[in-house]
Amino acid sequence: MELNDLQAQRKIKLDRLRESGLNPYPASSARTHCVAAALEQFETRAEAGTSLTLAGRIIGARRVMGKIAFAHIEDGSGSIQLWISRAEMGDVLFERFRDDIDTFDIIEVTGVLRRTQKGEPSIFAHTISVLAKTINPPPEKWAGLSDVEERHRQRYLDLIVNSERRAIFRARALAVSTMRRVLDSRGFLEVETPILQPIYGGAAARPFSTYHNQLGQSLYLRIATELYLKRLIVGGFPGVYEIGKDFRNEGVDRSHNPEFTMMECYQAFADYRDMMRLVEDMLREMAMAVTSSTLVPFQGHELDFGCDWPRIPMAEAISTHTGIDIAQINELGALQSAITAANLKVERKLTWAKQVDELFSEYVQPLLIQPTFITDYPVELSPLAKRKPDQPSFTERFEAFIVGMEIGNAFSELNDPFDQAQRFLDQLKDFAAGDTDAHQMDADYINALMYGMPPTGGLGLGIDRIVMVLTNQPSIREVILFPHMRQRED
RNA sequence: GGGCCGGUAGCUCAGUGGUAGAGCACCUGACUUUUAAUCAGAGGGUCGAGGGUUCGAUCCCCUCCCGGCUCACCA
Repeated sequence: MELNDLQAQRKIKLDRLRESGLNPYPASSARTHCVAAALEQFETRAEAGTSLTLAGRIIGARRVMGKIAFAHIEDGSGSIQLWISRAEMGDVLFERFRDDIDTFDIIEVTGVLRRTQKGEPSIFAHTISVLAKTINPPPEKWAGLSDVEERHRQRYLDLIVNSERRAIFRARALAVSTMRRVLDSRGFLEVETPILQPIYGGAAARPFSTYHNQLGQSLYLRIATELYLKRLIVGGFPGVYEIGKDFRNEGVDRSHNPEFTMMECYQAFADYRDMMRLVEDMLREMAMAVTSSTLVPFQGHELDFGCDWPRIPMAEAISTHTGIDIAQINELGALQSAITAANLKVERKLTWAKQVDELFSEYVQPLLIQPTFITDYPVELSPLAKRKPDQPSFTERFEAFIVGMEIGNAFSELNDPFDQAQRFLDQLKDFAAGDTDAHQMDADYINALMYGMPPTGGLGLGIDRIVMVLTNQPSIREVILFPHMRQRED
């Protein structure tokens, strides 16, 4: 292990501690209180003068004078000033603090609570010991660690130094627990389904591949939980959900990480309208839990989760923003002519449905700032959704958008096994034609549908993106503890 | 993948075709109420990597690596 100068300095101190017969990494701590508890009980304990033991990391500067010294320690619950006097501690302990204990070391302090002359609540120590000697030095005192790459690669350091970062991940946990509470209270059963799957499905995406050595079998990391969860609805559970990672072998950017956290839930005897109400209720509760308000600031916008979300059929949204009525123009050539006639600049696609989607992505989606449902997607784009009874080329489906990001996708689940089989066959044709995101045939899923699945509403929500919105973070990497980073050569 | 921007001390950043700079941190010394402690002094560099041009490259050119923004892709 090669050490730089600053690390070597600290190693010398570590060796000195050992030479004094001390263990710089003892097995346990004799802490009696967390800092928050000590501060809560400060006045009564200070008056009584009873001793207590606190432990934590030294943060900020140590202020060491000839016979007195100050520092702050932090333990995850709060921070408190440490106050040391040579007269009180004796030369040995005082000089150990001065010479062998550094900022960022994790230490244990026994003493009494007392205010300084300036009035700051402090622990006036009579003994001090090291719980964990640190080798790496802290970043700059004021600018801290700001390099984005280093913050993500060394998240542990980011969390130590930038306390607001810890608040974001607490908010994330709160958002997820709120989601879980809403689902549990409505009778959904939390389940776990395979991440390693012989056939991937449930979304349009490219998978990661892996291999099981003993079975000699190719496996995929799941891109969605959908098809397994619906098998459980067939199996008789009235409602199920799963919160877990999905994996998609696609580009990485501000709103995409190769692995991301998805919540999917399915409710028997419900449909996509029920799912819309569920989304509205869930996001309202999550916003309240995280921000204590239904009005959430995001990058200069104020998002309103307090009211029902607009429900706009996709055809209407496209018509409004481009003047093109896809309900009337239902053939690729005519659609592309209309696009040209309207002087719209979109990439040409190979099918009518994909051209519609392109038009939507380009001219509608970026405008969907406030929470909005876009409904009734073309059946070709929705191989797992039930057709609209009055409009069979469109489906009972919606996607949920906030600040131009898709945060959710839901539909009335297709339960006609013959229609489903035909949709899979159509997807296979797309795949053969070069659509790398097309679905695979899942014969076992068809077999499950042939045992009968009740009318079912299904929903998927992208948790990372929702957390971005609720915590006002512009990049998905800021809400993922360890976002994917390209490997460094070093 | 394309375009733009960046990578210099542990951290945050300046900088120049001619011996590499600052602040903080660290080290030594002084200091009995600090909280950006103060004062005095010292040390610390593969200037992302490789190649080229040049008498001489951290600087100019080329290639590559890593990141940020953006476009494309990913409905």
